[in-house]
Parts: sequence; C-alpha cells; structure tokens
Amino acid sequence: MNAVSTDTRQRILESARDLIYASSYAEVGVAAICERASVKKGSFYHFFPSKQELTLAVIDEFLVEFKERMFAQAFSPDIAPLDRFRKLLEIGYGFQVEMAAVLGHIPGCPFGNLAAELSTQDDGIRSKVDQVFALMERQFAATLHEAIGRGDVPPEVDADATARAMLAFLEGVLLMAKTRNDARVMLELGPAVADLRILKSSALST
Amino acid sequence: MNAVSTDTRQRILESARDLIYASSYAEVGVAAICERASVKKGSFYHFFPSKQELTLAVIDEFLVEFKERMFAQAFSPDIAPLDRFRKLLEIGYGFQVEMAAVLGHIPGCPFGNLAAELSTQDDGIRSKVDQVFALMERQFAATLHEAIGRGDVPPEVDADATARAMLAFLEGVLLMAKTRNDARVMLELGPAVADLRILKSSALST
DNA sequence: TTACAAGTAGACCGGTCGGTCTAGTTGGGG
DNA sequence: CCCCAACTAGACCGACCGGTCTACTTGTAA
Repeated sequence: MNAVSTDTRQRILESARDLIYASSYAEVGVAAICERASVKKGSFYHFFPSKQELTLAVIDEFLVEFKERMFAQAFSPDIAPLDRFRKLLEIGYGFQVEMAAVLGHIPGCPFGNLAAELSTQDDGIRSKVDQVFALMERQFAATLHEAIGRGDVPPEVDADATARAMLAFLEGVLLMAKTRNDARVMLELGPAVADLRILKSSALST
Repeated sequence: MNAVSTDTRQRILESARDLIYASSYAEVGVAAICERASVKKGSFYHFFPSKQELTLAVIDEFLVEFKERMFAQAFSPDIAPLDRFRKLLEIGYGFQVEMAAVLGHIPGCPFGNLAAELSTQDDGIRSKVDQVFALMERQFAATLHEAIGRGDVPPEVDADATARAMLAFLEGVLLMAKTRNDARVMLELGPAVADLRILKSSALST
C-alpha cells in the first residue's frame, strides 16, 4: 500500500469543518469545500462517498478539537470540580468572541447547530451528535461525582440527570448568544450552570 | 379594492410553517410549499417577494400559534407563578409527543431551529427570532416578579437574567430531546427550570 | 524497470433551486 | 356593461446541487 503521504483528506475535512461551522450544512456545497481545500471533486469522492459521510467525519474532527481546546483545559484536576464548569464557560466565551471577530457573528455550538439543522432529516448525523452529547454528559457526571465526594454537592443530587441538565443549559446559552449575536449572554447566564441540581428519584412517568 | 376573499396567502403560510417545522428551512423549497398549498408559483410570488420574507411571516405565524397553545394556557393567573413554568413544560411535552407521533421525530422548538440554522446566514431572520425570544423573556420575567412579590422567590434574584436563563434552559432541553429523539428528556430535566436563579449584581465585565 | 494501486483532474449528468415573466381569469365598483 | 386591479397559471431562466465517470499522474513494492 502507498504510504498515507498526502494531507488531502485532512484538508477536505478541515475546510468542511470551517465552512459548515461558519454557516450551515445546507449552505455549504461540495464544490465550495473542494475549492477551499484546493482539491478537485475527483479527490473528494475518492475519500468520502457522500457529503453526509463527510459530515460524520467532520463531527469527529470537531470533537477532537473540542477535547483539546475546551475539555483538556477546563477539566483539570488542579481546578475544584464545580469551578471546572465555570472554566469551561470562560474558555467557551473566549472562543466565541474570537470566532465572532473573524466571522462577524457568533457561531454557537458546532454540535448543537448540526443537531438542530439535521436531526429531523438525517438519523445518522442525529445519532452521531447524540453520542457526542453522551460523551460530554459522562465527563460532566464524573465531575459531579467528584464534587459530591468532596461534599461540595449534596449526595441526593442525581449526577447523571444534573449533568444532562448542565449540558442542555450550556447548549441553550450558546444558542441564545448566537441568536442575539452577543457573546456576553454567556457571561450573564453561564455561571448558573454550576448551581444546577436535579435530585434523585424524581418520578419519571411512562 | 377587492375584498380579501381568498385564503391563498394563509394556505401558503401554513404549508410553509408545517414543512419547515418538520424538516428545515433549507430542505423545504418554494415548489414544495406551493404544492402542499395547492398554489402555483405565480401566486406565491404575488404574496411574498422572496422565500426569506415568507419565512419572516412564518415566524409570526409560529408565534401566534405558540401564544395560543402554550402561553395562554400556562401563564394563567389560576396557577401559582412558579408552577406556570412547569405547566409550560408539561404542555410542551405533550405537544412534542404529539408531533413525534405524526412526523416520526421530535421537531424541537421552531424558533430555536430557525435561529440555529440561519442566524449566521440571514440577519433579518436572526433578529426576528431574537425579538420572539425577548418577548418570551418578558413574560417569564413578569412571572418571576409576581413570584418575588408573593415571597416564593427571594428578592435578590435578578428576574430579567433569570428569565433569560430559563428560556435558554428550555431551548437547550428541547434541543437535547430533539437530538435524542426522545421527549422524555423534557420530563427528566424540565422541572429544574423553576429552580433556576441568577442573583443581582453579578459582575458583568466589559 | 515494470506493474499496479492510490490519488488527481475536470468534464459531465439530471435534477432542483429561487425567482421571473407573460398571458390569462376573475370579480366588484363605476 | 365595462374596466381595472387583484389574483392565478405555468412555462421558463440561469445557477447550482450532489454525484459520476474516464483519463491521467504518481509513488512504490516486487
């Protein structure tokens, strides 16, 4: 086999990531991705069977970057558990401000954006984003358990549900910031994420 | 002038509302809207100068229905202020379940969907949705003030910020339900909306 | 040195997009 | 009864969509 010599595939991936994040899935055509990556369609369809398959790979690409830029720094053992959520928000705020300076608008959450746009149309993408969310929830829940262990959070708190609620809240805050086109919403509302609590054994009917 | 005899415009509006809510703005073409409304393109462009202008009108259409189906019933004086938020969620849950039975998937929030998809592409739609959110926030804030007046919520709570946080949380919960394609997320997380609080004079830098 | 697979180039495809335009068809006021 | 504006019909437009296909170049292993 040939060595994985060229970076063509990666250039396509990164172009797609940037373009889709800056606008939306539907707005970005395969031709635009190719042009930005300086690649011809022949190469594109050599590496990816379809735009939707590419998008699945783009989600992984987003996740890698997210883990590096956000998770790795916020969820550090040096920081008190509950402060890690605040730290995550702080980093996210800086990132949105940075993006807004380049793009002219707040892009919001790449995962949330794709979920909102495509969940009703493409079940593959929907469930991929769902898995990403589940991964984040696990990280949040582990952090909450740590906080419970230290006594920062009472033990009757349902860590899993609270983790989900925190993620939902952050997604909502990001969406509000995007809709207002003002990142400061994140500073105003965000800190409340660390105060969210859902108690165990709330009845769940059906 | 001729009387406003025909319902053509309204049929277009309702077809567009249903189709866009069921999938997305980009996925629904003008031709599809016309077909569903049993209208030809000539009529469409007689009533609406462009797809984007139609969408602005569709947002108003969503808002009318939302006020009728959700706000009017949840924000009743018969219900204790904080319970109104829980009631809103309950109604919303029923609605999402109902839609899911018809469509095969959870559609989420019509406003949030449009904001997520189009905020970065169309500033007119972005700011229109922003206004809708502002209207909801006002309703939430008024309810919170009522709760403060009754002593259900301590007076050092920032009603405006808390109202915004509540809206963000609800949007996030809807997005999670859509991404999971499971409305029960709303039952698990939703009740926490009534416990959200943001205190006054949290420093807001810059 | 040859042979073959990996990768690239780019013309091409049918279909659909939002939108335009001209030619009617109504229906109510004068 | 006529006229004119509101409305409808539907053919048509260029641009672009995701995707295909054939021909070519290249790197490397035998």
